[in-house]
Amino acid sequence: MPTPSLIRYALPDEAAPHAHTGAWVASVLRKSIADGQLEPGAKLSEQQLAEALSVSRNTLREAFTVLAGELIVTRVPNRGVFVMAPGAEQVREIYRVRRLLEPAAVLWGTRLDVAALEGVVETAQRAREAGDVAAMASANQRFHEQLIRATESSQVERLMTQVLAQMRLVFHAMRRAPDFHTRYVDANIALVQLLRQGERVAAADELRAYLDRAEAELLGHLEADEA
Amino acid sequence: MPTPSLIRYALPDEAAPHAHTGAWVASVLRKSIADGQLEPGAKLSEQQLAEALSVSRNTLREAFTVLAGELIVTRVPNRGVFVMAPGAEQVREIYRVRRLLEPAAVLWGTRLDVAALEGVVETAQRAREAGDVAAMASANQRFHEQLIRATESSQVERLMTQVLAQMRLVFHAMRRAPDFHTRYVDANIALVQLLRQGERVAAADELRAYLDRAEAELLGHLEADEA
DNA sequence: TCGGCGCGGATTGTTCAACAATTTATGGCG
DNA sequence: CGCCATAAATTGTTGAACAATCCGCGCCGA
Repeated sequence: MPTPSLIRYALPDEAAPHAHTGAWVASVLRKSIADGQLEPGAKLSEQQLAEALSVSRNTLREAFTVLAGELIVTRVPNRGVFVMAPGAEQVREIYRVRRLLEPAAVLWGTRLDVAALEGVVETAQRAREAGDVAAMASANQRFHEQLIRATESSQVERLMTQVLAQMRLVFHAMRRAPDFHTRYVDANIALVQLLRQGERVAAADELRAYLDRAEAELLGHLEADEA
Repeated sequence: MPTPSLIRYALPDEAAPHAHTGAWVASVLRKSIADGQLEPGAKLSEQQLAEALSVSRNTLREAFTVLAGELIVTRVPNRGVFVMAPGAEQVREIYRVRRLLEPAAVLWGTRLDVAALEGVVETAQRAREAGDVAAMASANQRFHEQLIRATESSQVERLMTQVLAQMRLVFHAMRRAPDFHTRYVDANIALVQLLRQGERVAAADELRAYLDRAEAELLGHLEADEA
């Protein structure tokens, strides 16, 4: 029988038995989805995946439960689990979360690391000069993660991580994805500028406007894409 | 063999087979923990619980995975799962989340339902007059849930629900729990007053101060309790 | 008496195989 | 060409089995 193709990851050769293989499977799937190897809407067959990953169906199901909790995957009763295919409504939901969390972190964060933000922004600038879109996307994500880190709350960080994973799905779902990241490098620079001066209120307001623009632009392209 | 005692819930008599029993088990455990029938630190034995709930160990494990994701339960590898026993650090974590989410909802919430808040506050007042502490605790929780509802974000609401569940664990963990809720009724009334006047900034500031006080008080009692 | 030491029982982690319930595909029939 | 019944495939759940790990308990030596 031919290999189920989709995933050809390192099998648990020297895998520690009797350690959380469920979590391991979840992380493998998470990465496969983030990298776009599993497209939005794709069905995750229990038999195929269990065989491809060399785990039992039961263990695979445990991983599914985790990913469903992160909204990376959708569970349809008696039909199976599918990679989340975000629509306009989910984009709005994502930005509702971001518009709440990020400005709040900027306003009230107790450990706002401006130096780290500057480092990320510089990386993004170099990536833009080199024309490396993937690196810019990555830097942009790290930028917003860094903002949230100011809250020092693991639960808030976890939510933000999940939301950013959903964002990646949105990008993957767009057929002909234009380059969103290029034009947001300058916005991030402006934000860092304000934060360096301690202008938290202005930074929070700017960030909210920034997120509004990004949402509108994304929604525009998404609706044009669906038609 | 005698019933494993701890839980004597409605067994799935007419339970719909082939529907999410894992989720059902999770909800039963969630309620048992919230009601205090399962004390913080208690061990959840797989055999006992599986038998008590008439589900297989595999299904029970799925429920455990869900509850662990909600931080209601702690999983210790090869040792079992235990009802979360919150310490001082977790209390601080809870308030880091609340101090971020709630003021942000007040400041930027798009559907702030002042009328609903007034209703909740009135219920709390009547409960206070009647000396019904449980009703006051419940009303207080509904008050803060209602605040978060202004965000219109299901993911933010879910996080807040989880954090409030953790709060209940904190109360259960305190041996001789003094009545925290009584003195916060007036604070909620003051908040509603501000919100009715549209004073969002003042309300957010007041709310942050309120949460700081509550955290400090809780931490004080917790540390006195541990000694 | 007391502090390791090791052994056996209990519990968790994981797999396998089976069956019920449900969805999906198939194919014929009007 | 559409529609319904039947078969095949897939999911939901269970029970049992086995490996790995932890826990308690008695033994031994100092």
